[in-house]
Amino acid sequence: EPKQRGFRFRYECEGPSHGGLPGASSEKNRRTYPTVKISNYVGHARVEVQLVTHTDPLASTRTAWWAVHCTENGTCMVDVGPNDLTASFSNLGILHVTKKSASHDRRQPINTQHLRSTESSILKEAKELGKVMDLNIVRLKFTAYLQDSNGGFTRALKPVVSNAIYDSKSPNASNLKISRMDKTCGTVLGGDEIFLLCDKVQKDDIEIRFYEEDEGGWEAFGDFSPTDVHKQYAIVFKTPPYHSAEIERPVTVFLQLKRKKAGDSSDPKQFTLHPSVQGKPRPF
Amino acid sequence: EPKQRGFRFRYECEGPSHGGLPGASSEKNRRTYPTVKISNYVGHARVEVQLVTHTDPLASTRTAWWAVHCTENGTCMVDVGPNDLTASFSNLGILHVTKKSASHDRRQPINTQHLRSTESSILKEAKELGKVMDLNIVRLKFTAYLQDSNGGFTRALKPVVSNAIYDSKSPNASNLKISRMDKTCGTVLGGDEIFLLCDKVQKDDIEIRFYEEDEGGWEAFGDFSPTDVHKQYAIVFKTPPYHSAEIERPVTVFLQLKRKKAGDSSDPKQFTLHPSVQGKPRPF
DNA sequence: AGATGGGGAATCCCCTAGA
DNA sequence: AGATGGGGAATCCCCTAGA
Repeated sequence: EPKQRGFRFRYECEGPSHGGLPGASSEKNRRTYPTVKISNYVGHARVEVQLVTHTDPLASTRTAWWAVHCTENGTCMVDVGPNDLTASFSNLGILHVTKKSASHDRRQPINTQHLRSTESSILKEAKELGKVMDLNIVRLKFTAYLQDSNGGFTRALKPVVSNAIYDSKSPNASNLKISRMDKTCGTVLGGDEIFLLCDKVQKDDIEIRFYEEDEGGWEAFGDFSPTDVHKQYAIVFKTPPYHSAEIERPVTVFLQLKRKKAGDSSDPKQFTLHPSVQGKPRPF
Repeated sequence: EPKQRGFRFRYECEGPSHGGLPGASSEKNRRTYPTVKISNYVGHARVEVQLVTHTDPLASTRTAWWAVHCTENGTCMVDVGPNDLTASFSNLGILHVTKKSASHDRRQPINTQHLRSTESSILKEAKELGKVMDLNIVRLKFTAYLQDSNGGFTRALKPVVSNAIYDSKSPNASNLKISRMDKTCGTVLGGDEIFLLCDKVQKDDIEIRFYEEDEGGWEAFGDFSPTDVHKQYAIVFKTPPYHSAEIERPVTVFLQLKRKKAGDSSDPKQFTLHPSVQGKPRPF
C-alpha cells in the first residue's frame, strides 16, 4: 500500500525525480514502496499500474487527469516470476495533468458534434468536473497479466486498488503541522489567548483539539472564528476550560490541529494547565 | 500623478473592471485619477498613454510586457481642448502580459535567424529579462499631439513620464501591514518576545522598526532572523531596548514593518514600554 | 548527476456586497 | 450589471545540500 499523505503530486514542467511514492510503512532510513504479490501462482507475469479516481476506482475515466511516471523504465509495468511474484514499484511519480491540457486531449462526444464546442467550453467542463471530483486524491490500480501458452501476457487478473493517496500540495490534504505557539501553558479555566503558527490550513475546515490521552478521553476545542485564521498560516484562539476546575497541581494535556472534514490531524503539542485560585488565574 | 502603491496589476484572464488606477491624492470618497495638462496652448489636442519601464522610461521596449486597459473607450487616448487642456484618465487598468505570451509576440532578431531559436529558448530569454527588469514596476508615459493645420494630430510634444507604479500583488511591492500582535507592551530593557501577524513579507527583506516621533528621532530594530519569519505572514521577534533604561513612567513608542531595499513601511502600531525595577521587569 | 525535498512566485479563478 | 476589491487555488520555477 502507498503512504496516504505527505507525497506531493508534480506537474510535468517540474521535471522528473522529485522522489518516488513511498509505501505506507516507509521510514526515513528504511524506505518501502507500493508492492503487490500474485498469490497461488507460479510462472511469469506482468504487473501494470494505473491511476484511478478515489471515488470510483474501477470506472474508466474519459479524461486522463494524472499520469504515472516511472523513472526507471519509462513504462508503468514490471515483469515478475517465475518464483517471486512480488512486484515493487520503487519510483512511482504522480503527475498532475493541467486542466488546460486535459481539455486538449478530450475527444468531442458524438452527440454534441453539431454544436460549436469550443476549446474554452471544454476547458470549462473540465473545471466543473474538477470541482466535483477532487483531482487531488487518487488510487493506484494494479492489474496483473499471467503468461499464456504463447508467451504473451494476456490473461488479466481482477485488478486490485490501493488506498487513497492525497496530494500533499493540495490545501485540503497537506500535512497539518503546528510550528510555534506563543504560550504553552494557561489556566484550567480556559480563555487564554494563544497565537499559533502552522502550515497551511483552510479557515473553514480547521479546529484545534485539546485532549487527554488516558482516563475517559477528555477533549475540547479552541475557541476562534474563521476570521481569526490569519492568511492560512496562523490562528489566534482562546483555550477551552478543562473538564475540572479543581486541580491541585499543573496538568499536561495535548493539542493538535484537526480537519473537520477529512478528520486528519497534526502531531500534538503539549500544553500545561495551571490551577486557578478562587476563580482567578494565579501568576505562573 | 498615479498612486504609487496599492494598485494591483491584472492578467487578461481576470477580466476587465477591477477598478481603475487612482491618482496619488486619491481618497476613499474623493477619487482622483492620473491627469496631465498641456500648458501655454489653446486649441485641440490629443493625449495618449503608454506603459514604460521604470528604469528606462524613454527607451522603446522590444517586447510588450504590459497593456493599458481603458474600459471607457477601448483606446488609450483622449481628446481635449480647445479651452480646457486637462486630460484625466479615470479608468486605466494595467494588464500583466504573461511571459509565455510575451515570448510568442517576439520577432526573431535577424542575426540569430540561422540559429535554432526555439519557442522555449525565447521563453527562457523572456524570463532572464524579467529577472533583471522587474516587471512589477511601470511608469505612465503621456504623449500629447497638437492639431496641425489639416486637423490631424501630428505635432507631438515631448512626452512626460509619471512616477513609478508598483504592482500591489507583487511580493516585493505589496502593501505592508501589521494585522495583530500578541502583546502591545514590554519593558524598557527590551528582549520581550512578540508574535506579529502581517500581510505578505519576504523573509530576507523585512525589518521591524521601533521609533519615537519627536525628540531626536530614536529608532531601533526588532531582533529576529529570516527563519523567524513564518511562511511570509508572521514574525516572531524580540523587542529592542529603549535608548534609556531610566524612565519613571510608561513610554509609548511606535513600530512598523519596513522593507530594507525599497524603504517603504507599514502603518505604525503603538507599543508601550514599562519601567524596569532594578534591572528586572516589573509585572504589569 | 541523480535522489531528495521544499519555499515561494506567477498565473488564474472566483468570492462578497450594495444599489 | 458594472465599479470595486480581495482571498486563495492551480501552476510553475528554482533553491539547498551532501556524496
